[in-house]
Amino acid sequence: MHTEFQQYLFGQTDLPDETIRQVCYLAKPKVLRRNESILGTGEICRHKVFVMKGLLKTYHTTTDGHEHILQFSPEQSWTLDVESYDRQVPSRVSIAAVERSEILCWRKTDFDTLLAELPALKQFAEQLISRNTYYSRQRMLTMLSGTPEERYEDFVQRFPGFLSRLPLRMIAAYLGISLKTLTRIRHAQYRR
Amino acid sequence: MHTEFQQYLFGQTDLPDETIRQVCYLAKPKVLRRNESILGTGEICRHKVFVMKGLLKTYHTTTDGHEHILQFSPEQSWTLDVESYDRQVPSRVSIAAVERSEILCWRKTDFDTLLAELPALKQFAEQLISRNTYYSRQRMLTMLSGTPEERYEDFVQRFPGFLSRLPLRMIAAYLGISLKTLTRIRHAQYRR
DNA sequence: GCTAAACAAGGTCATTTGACCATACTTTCA
DNA sequence: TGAAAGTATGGTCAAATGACCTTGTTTAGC
Repeated sequence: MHTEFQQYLFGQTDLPDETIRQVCYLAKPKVLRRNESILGTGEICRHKVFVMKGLLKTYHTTTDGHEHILQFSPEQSWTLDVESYDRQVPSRVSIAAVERSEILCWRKTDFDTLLAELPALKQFAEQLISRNTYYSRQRMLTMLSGTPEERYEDFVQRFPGFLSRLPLRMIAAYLGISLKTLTRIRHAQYRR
Repeated sequence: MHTEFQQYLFGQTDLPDETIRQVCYLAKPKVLRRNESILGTGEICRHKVFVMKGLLKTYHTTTDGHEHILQFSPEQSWTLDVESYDRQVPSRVSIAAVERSEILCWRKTDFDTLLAELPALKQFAEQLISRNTYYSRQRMLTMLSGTPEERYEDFVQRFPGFLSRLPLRMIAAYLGISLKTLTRIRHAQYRR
């Protein structure tokens, strides 16, 4: 059961099989339809989520209806709203499936127990946090210094697989540009 | 000695006096002149830094000479290039003093030892990482969804003290807008 | 398989933004 | 104190960008 996750942990950590089974045991699988939400603005993020198949987005919708995307979470990655999860306060972002997805959920209390009991898991979690920090910084730098075209190029290079799975308007919402600007960039590149 | 730092730890953590002294013991104080650098692009970040007095900036300069600021670090805060420090690889950013500053430096090996020996310190460090993550997300969201004026307003509200200590061009470099745009915003607000 | 919704792309136009230049003022430090 | 560097502001202009609308195409889900 949860083969994708077991393989993931096996490949990424040194955890013994027995421990991996222990982690799996507390996970609840769930299937999400396209556009189905797992966390809405104002709700409290009560679960840690691992994506086995599919693609999720973490986003925020402004009062005038514009959507802005903070993160895409493809298969073999984790997602949650950190602030809401850690402090159990209402979330300012939403999380939903971009396409049909299969996920695993852990209740916070359960996962906290696992982290406390399994130093190797804790260490792995810290690694993930670090990587996340590095990428956030890099993305901020790109936002500050790159033109829309450079940001798009960076996105394509960094996430080659996403281009074909995401509607362009979501890529625009991730890059912080309008759909119009994105199509202009693509048109200009096509002509080269 | 290092009174500012002792008071900081005393106020922010439950560490006993003896432990605080232990942490202080390994710190090397340093005075930075205005514009003096403590980390240049390509160098390896070998120290963890606490700012007792003054103000530092973490920034990147693009090939065409534009400066982009990732972070300001005022008194009572920490600074380093995470990626370079953690993995001891060349840094892609620089850190320098905006104004005359007094800092404390710990060698990475020394601080790692402290973290390993003092669970309470480790826990505090994790708290700082969390806060940093929350703010990064928030800032990214503001970058994605806010107009330059909204970003400026947000900055002023969040860091009221910085306005008078920083040249406007650095604020522009932090907000990702040109100095021209920033002065336009301020001019418009002044007329209201 | 069909229908309704979602989507990409193009046109037009007003607005925003940045690049470049000049100027006046302020700060630094020798 | 005085020269030099740094700084804020303004003018002008071209380019980039977004808002709004239309059209043709694709996709999802019954």
